[in-house]
Amino acid sequence: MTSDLTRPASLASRPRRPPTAQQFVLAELRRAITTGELRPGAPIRQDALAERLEVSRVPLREALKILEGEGLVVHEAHRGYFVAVLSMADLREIYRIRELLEAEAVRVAAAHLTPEVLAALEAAQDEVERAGEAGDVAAMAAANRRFHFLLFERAGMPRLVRLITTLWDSTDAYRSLYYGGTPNRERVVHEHRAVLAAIRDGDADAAVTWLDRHRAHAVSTLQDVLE
Amino acid sequence: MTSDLTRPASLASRPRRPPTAQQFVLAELRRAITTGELRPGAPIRQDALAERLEVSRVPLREALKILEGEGLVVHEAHRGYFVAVLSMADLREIYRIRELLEAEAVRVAAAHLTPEVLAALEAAQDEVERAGEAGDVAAMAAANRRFHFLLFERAGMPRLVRLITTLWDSTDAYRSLYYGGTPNRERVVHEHRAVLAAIRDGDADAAVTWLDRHRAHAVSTLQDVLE
DNA sequence: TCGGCTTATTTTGGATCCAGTATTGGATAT
DNA sequence: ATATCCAATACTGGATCCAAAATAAGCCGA
Repeated sequence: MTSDLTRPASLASRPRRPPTAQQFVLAELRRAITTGELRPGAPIRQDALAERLEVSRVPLREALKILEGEGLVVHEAHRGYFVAVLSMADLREIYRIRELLEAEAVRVAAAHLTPEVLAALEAAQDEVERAGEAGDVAAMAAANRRFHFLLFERAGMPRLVRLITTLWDSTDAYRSLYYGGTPNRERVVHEHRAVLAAIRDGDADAAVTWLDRHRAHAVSTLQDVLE
Repeated sequence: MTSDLTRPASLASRPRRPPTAQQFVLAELRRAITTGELRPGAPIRQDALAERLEVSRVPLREALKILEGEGLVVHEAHRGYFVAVLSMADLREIYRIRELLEAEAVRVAAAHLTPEVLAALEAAQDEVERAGEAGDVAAMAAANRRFHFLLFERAGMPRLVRLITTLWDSTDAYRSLYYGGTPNRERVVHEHRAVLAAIRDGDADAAVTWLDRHRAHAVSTLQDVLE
């Protein structure tokens, strides 16, 4: 290898503009949908969006196809794309599938656990708690995600992690409702600590049970909010 | 509505040309990949393929994005699409995820079973056996798929079924290796009968156990063939 | 005033065209 | 002969342009 002297030194300092327009659009759209900036059911006007993002409709449409595969948007021929709307039955199904897949991920991960990962998990949990106390909902959600996926990724099953990621994304717009109330935030902290303790003890079953409870609370809160 | 007199009468007789080019391309590509006509690892030259299918590259690229989401093809920026190559570890992971998801589907489906569905299952099984005896591998694979999905779909969990479908598709190119040998074909028939009997008895656990065994045999055969 | 039909507008789906990147083949130097 | 650099080529990613479908607006008649 002749090294990268030919490349501009400024490259490293560039603020991570993705190499293709469609990746940029994809990230932007995903953010807008999971944060609720684009509301469930809202039609997606390609022309307007493409203009706003300063790209043509081609990369936009390819990004939308990816999101359709992930269930974040739905498509009707000759009518266009819409942000996906989830019924309570849909949410329940998604959480049930998560239950199945995450149990596997955690069991496998627990078998390969190293002290470093445990430390990382504890650090993530600290962040969750700090953000919770500060009342920063967005930061708390982000730290929460890091906590769970640190664990999932230890399973060494990339497809499994991808499926779980997709399921999380597809309900993100709804989950933000959950983190609103303070009692729920406290419960999250408590449940995370229980999961962490179980993992530390090498008790995968207990960890799975706590995660199931964690999810069940989220579902029942969503039910209350949506009905 | 004033009826469709404006439309050509020949439409009904046309052999199901999908309403959009991209759906047509999608179906065609999926077929080519799952049958092994496009071999794992093969690069997908957009220009050539688009010309052969008599469409432009735009709908082709959108179809490829869908297939990428399903794991049938992989994409590298500025290098293009390639038919996905699965290692033994990949296959094992896919079959493990199938185990988790299909167990759920079968358990839920078993709870809602009706005599009509049972009859349909038996009919599908008859087809499997007939095709098996005739040595028609393609017909047997198709009937096999009908058999399993008749069951899965009874669960009334559309997302779950979609995930399972994707997982089946992603290994179809490899599975055809499995159906090659006669002893395997006989084993498939035997295992299906056991599943059917368990379902008939309302014994979901037994059905799940037999399906797991069914899959495990497929995996070990694949391992033998691939190594 | 209201319902149904026709026409205009909007919006998507698809085709063509252009620009930028990776690959390939060849020429040169060691 | 082999490795390296450079130019030509092939192919992808993206932009613009056109066609077809759906929606909205206007018109006519009852």
